[in-house]
Amino acid sequence: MPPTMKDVAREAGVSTATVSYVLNDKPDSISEETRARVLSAVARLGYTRNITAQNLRQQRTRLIGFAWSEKPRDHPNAILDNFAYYLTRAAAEIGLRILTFTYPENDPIPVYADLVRTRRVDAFVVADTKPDDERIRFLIDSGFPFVAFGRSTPGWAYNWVDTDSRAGVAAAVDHLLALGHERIAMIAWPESSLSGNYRIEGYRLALERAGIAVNPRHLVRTVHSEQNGREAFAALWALPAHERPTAIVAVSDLLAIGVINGAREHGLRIGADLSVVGFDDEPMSQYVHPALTTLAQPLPAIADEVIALLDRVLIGVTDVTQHLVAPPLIVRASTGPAPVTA
Amino acid sequence: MPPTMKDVAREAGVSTATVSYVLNDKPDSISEETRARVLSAVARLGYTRNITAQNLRQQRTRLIGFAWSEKPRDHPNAILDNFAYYLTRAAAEIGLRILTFTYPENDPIPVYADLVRTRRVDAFVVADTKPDDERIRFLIDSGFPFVAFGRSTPGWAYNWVDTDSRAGVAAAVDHLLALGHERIAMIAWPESSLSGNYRIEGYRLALERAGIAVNPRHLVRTVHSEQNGREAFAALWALPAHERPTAIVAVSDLLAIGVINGAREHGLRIGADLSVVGFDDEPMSQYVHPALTTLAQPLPAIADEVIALLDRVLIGVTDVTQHLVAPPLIVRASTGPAPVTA
DNA sequence: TTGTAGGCGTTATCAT
DNA sequence: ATGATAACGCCTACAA
Repeated sequence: MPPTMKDVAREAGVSTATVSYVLNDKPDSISEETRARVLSAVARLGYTRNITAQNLRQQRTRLIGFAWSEKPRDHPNAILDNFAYYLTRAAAEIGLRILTFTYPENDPIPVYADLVRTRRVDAFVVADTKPDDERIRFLIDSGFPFVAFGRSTPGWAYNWVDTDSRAGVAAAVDHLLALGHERIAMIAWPESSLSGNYRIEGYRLALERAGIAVNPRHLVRTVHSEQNGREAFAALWALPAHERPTAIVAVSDLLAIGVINGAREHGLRIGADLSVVGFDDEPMSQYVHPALTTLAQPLPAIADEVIALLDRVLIGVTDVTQHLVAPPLIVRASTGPAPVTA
Repeated sequence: MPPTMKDVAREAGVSTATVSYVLNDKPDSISEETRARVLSAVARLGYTRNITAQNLRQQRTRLIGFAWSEKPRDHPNAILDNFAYYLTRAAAEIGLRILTFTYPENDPIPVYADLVRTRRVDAFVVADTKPDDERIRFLIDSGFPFVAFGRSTPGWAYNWVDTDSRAGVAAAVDHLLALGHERIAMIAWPESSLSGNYRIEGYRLALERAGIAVNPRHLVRTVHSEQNGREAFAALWALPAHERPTAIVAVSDLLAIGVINGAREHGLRIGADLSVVGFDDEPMSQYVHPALTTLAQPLPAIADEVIALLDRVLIGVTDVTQHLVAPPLIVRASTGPAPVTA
């Protein structure tokens, strides 16, 4: 129904090959006059190439697969959702589109494999990575192009871009040290979480740099939830007075808000009696009370980097690039000078 | 490189037509024996059909376009992002994939038109609709298939599913009435916002049903932002004592949180001195203090409905369906009994 | 500089 | 019940 190249060729009185050459800007081969005739025919007919035909011919789709895990969405987790937006926007800049899909948390491979076998996409952007990530292993093994947002097992050779959690948390701790805090605690995830561990590294690093020994009781590991943030706070607050932290860094805004909510129940003034830092900069974190100091995920930058790498990969470049982007520290009201020791 | 139908045909000793018949389950035409031979050849070669070729042949893509506006993402607006997830999941159930893209707020048509002309997608799901929405008009005019999440100009004949804001707000007001509140204020968006107006309708409806006259000073219109929520609260609180509201319903969680933050500065206890209701159930709203009573966007249900309609549209059904889904009221700590009049 | 023609991998029509 | 074969719309040797 819509015009095809054949229609344009007839209209312009040339062959379809000529039309194709004009449309693809084949270097010095078409006379100015012919080119003009073709272009005017294209305009007259309102012709646009059928991308499916182009794709079949060129053996590609210009589509990049991006997936969400099907885990329950009861926690705020704006990061991945936001990333999808930035990724979509960045991809468009180089003529790529994002095809979204979802996968079961415990069995991700079939849907990835299907997309590969049917040649539905040219490549993937893998996010929400974990150590020993099956998807990454599968893609490496099958030699299918992809770039990841996030690290997996250290040593695996694949292209990734990730938030520099270590540097981020170190900056947060430096900020607290500068405010005079000395008893700084950290609430992290279980040991199986790679990014949680990188964040702990940043914590240790900054303290060591300042010549402060890490108090093992100041490091609490717990599962991601607001309730667990409250409980972690309670545990820290139950320490003997001389060990009680004056500041707490959490690996996520959600845990930080749990801490704040727990501290409120104890009558503490956040930003004065206790300083709290989160991680992620969830959209609402600027509006909670008090506004949360946190490390912002640099999503637009990461999306741009991922797409840049993808572009190279699709061209056929094979050397591996791994890159960290530092999250900016957003200082708000939840951190303040260390309280004067009683 | 990967096996084609021709390879399978050779392997099974049949024609490509036969392979195609088997794969497409053509009714009673293939002998059991041939079918088995073909299937075993398919398995042996690990063959999967090339979807691009299939698409070219069948003149379709099995792709649905879904877009975000490129407006700045400084507010929490989890709704659209979340919807993208649920839509993706629902689409997969009927073999459709979502292709995402972004469009400039003030000039959306070119990117939609391009996707149409290149036959990149079979249909669109249009979200974030507004009155007199250009995109909807364009799609109606061009006869291109789509379903919308959200209403536009009343009277336009197209398929949509939307949150029943009117019923939602009415339920919120009923909840407040049952708690003994009589001076209930509403903070809404400017008149240009259709959904804001539907929410006001629900507000009026519930009050009228209860025989309470609407005090015009209890209806404040303002632009979506936390700061404006604070200011709207301040304006309401500046009313003479006998007109001061004991409860405020906001058109969004963001405005509601602004109200809460404003009220805190005035020393009010939310849920006691003042009850507050939001709308959307942003992911963080359950964790702010006090936890926010709000109306939850029924996104999974809407996504399912949208996909169901889309399925009909793609089959060629032309009658228009328009459907509202009621948002459940989530009662939390920000609403409580009306304060005893001093 | 331009045209001819083959092929990308399917599906569908028409024979047999 | 199965097989030839012609599209689907485009790109690209190769020829002219």
